[in-house]
Amino acid sequence: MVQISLPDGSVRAFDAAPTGLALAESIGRGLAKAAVAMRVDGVLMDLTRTIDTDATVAIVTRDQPEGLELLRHDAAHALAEAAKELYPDVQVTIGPAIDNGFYYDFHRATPFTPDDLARMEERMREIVDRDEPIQREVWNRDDAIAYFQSIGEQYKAEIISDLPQDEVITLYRQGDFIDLCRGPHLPSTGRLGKAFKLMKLAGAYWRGDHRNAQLQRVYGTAWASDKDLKAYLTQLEEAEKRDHRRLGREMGLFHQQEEAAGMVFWHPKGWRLYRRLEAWLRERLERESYVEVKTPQLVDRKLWEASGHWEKFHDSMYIAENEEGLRAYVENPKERIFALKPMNCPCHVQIFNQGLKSYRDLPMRMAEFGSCHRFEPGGALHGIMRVRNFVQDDAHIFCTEDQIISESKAFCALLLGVYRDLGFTDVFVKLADRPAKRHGSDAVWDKAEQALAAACDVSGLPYVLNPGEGAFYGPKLEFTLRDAIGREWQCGTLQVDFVLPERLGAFYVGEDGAKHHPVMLHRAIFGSFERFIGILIEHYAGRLPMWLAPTQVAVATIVSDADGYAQEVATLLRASGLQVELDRRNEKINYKVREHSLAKVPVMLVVGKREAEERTVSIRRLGRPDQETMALADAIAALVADAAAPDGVQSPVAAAAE
RNA sequence: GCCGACGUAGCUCAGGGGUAGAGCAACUGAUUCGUAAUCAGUAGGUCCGCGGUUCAAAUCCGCGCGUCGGCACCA
Repeated sequence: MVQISLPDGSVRAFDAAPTGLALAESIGRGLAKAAVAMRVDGVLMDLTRTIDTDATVAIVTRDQPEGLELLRHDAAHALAEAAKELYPDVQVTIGPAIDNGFYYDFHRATPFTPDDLARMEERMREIVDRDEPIQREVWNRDDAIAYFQSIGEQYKAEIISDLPQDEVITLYRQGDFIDLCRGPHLPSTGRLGKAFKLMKLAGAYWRGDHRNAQLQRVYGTAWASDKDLKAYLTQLEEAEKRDHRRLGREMGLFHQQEEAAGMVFWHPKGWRLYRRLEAWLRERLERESYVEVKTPQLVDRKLWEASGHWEKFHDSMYIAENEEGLRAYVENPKERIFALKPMNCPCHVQIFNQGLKSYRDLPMRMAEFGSCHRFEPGGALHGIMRVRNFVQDDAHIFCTEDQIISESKAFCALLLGVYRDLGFTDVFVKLADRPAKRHGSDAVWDKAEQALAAACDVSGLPYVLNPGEGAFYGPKLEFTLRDAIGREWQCGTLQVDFVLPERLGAFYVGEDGAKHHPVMLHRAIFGSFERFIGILIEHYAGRLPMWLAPTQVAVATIVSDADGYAQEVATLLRASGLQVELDRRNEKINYKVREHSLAKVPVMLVVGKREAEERTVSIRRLGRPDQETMALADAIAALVADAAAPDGVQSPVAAAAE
């Protein structure tokens, strides 16, 4: 007799140990149909296994998150089976479930083509129709290795060899295909359903290491139902519509071209957006007692050697000299050569080092909107998000060890306020702590890590540990925000640095009259302006908040009789500080409304004969079908108020009140 | 950097060894119209670059550059 407790608290008794399938059947047909696996006393298992002892069991269904994950994993297996059937020369490697789907990495001498993708997907559907039972088998380790070697599956044999000695080796068999897998799996391939689609081909390195063989990765998406699949594909189309490269062109913000790969040509409208954002952030920094500096683009290699960057990154640094100097450098690499700065910190230390600093000067918060060049590998470039020339909203806080906590707290507050004002409220943090190879004593690391953790706590920021991922010079916080369609972007950073000040000879005179090295906090909120603006564009799908919109108001006439008045309206708006486009073209109002809507102009003022006579305007806001007619003076006042940048002033006051 | 795909008018794309195509945009003209496309006409090209095959190359082949999707990288 086996007693099984269910999640609703009820208990069912069975004479003989039932399988998960039988249990599900006994509860209900609908549940049995949707079942993909079960949890027995918390352990995920195949439905085909029997429940031998009294236990608490929950049936996992295909629409639950973990059920969906299993489904995707099964889709990967079906893909592998299809690939093996169609192309006997492939070797299978790994095929996990991922967000929205799955992939499988294959080894094969000849590359797959898009046609192969279609064939494999077709074969997967046949495998589902065959409804092959999926059977779990426990194998002896050496037998398993020998077996996979015998069928030419070297990668599988290697995976098993590397599994811990005490690991139970399970293989899953479906049709003629047998694969190493931890499981669990569906009872049969028919349960997978057909809500999947193979999406793309890509290269991927074996075990993620570029020194290893390159495999062919096939990506697919898989869902519990056709409806979900369709919704996902629609969502992809929507994401494509907010692609910053597309919107950048459509809205006339910037362009990029071959002659300056990885760099940005900002057009007037894009540059206006950039400048507004910069000016706004600058004001925020000044309020927090940052001082702004500007440092050289070209700096002698000596400085980069001293900072340690040359040794580690000289491959991706641009060097510069005149022709004669370059020739001399090529002949003798010891010749003097300049490099375009890949970052600002060494230069900031140079400024700090001018004149004697006292502990009374600390903390010193030195900011720079520093233009940096890095020779990023060609395959890494991506619109304006990953470029070779970018501007960091960089700052370095020179402080004492005792000031790390308060400075970190203040920075978190500043960062959160900036994000919030830009429409990002969903922020989380990773705390990357000490790596194996590091500088500085454990006591100092303790202090720094604690300071960063404390800063998160006080700021109400949840953080997850990113163990061992800190820089060799200190721990760091990595700030990640979630955009309107749920994508995550790591933007901000706060890094504690015990090393650079020492390497570059920075010191201050302490209360004790002795010289001490300051701690440097490297911090950024946007990370890079280029990338952050890309994120903003995609977050808002181009419909930027009014204060950032490159064109804030379009004044459009209905008839040419209103031209004079429209001109006057535009002039008054401009005098009030708004960015205005005047559209007096001989076009129908429908046409103009459509055009300015597509251009994502937040406000349209439509003026016809009536408005001109009454000195009013008809206001139409982007994305809304209705209009409102208002006296001109009232409208201007309202629009000016709408266009005000968030000033964040209320936040410290509110914080003080709390 | 690696794997794969792609590069034709301002944009989106068709064509695939023998005279370069469409829609939208642009320009010209007509139309003066009330909130997401008025009509007609005109003009527009180093088919990414270089080399090769061929009587003939946008088309086939090679190399390069760039873009896209991944992978690796990201101080």
